Amino acid sequence: MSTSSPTAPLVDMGLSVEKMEKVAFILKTTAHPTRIAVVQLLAAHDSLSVTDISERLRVEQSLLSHHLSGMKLKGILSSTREGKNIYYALKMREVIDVIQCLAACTFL
Amino acid sequence: MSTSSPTAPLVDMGLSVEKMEKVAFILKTTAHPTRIAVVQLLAAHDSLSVTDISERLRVEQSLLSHHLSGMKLKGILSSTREGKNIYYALKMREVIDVIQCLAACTFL
DNA sequence: TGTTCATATGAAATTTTGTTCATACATTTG
DNA sequence: CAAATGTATGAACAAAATTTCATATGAACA
Repeated sequence: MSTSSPTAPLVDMGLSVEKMEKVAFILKTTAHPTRIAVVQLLAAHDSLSVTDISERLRVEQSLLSHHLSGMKLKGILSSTREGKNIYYALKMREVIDVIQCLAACTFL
Repeated sequence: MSTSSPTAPLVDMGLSVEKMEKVAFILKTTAHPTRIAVVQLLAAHDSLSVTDISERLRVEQSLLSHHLSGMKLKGILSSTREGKNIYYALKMREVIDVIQCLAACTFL
């Protein structure tokens, strides 16, 4: 009947609660078609400017910028300025594998 | 949702836009600490009742039920009734790998 | 049948995300 | 310096996703 308890031993599995939160955090940061496309693009290109990405993906500048800075903030991408341009690159390459894992699913 | 654009050649990468949407869909369905914990639990236990999960994870019945039925709806879990209980099991086992991918990251 | 246990469901209240739009900032170039 | 180009930012708004709460449903059992 009682569902909650004040303090508790919690789960015992491989992943700690903290780690699960972090994993969830990364997954959430990736879980969006545009952002997946960005990862795919940067998996193949090493580094691209915002305009490059914007054109290839046909996503409006400002919106893309929001996506990119979010991903950067969360450690998935990195960026460096080069003149007028800012180049983004994949920092956390593990997300490629994550996407590959699922992309390989036959039923998708 | 969706990346607005009238008609367009779009990206050329391995993943089609459609597939990216599906991958995003699964990622979003997984991207939550409680749901990750559920996957972990079911990765180790084959099949558990709602009460089992609820107690181990210390998540309130109704809330958990919402999570579980969502995951079932999206094809990640399956469920079967057995008397009063309903047992959930991991259907799309690929999500285990996805989580493992990230959990392995040292920097997390 | 009436009660209890296990689980689902749905509506409302929140919280979080995603999008748009206007505008600011930095760098190069004339 | 002014104009142009590339990118960021922030506020307002829209659309989801999450949580809570009250209640329903189904199975077992006295």
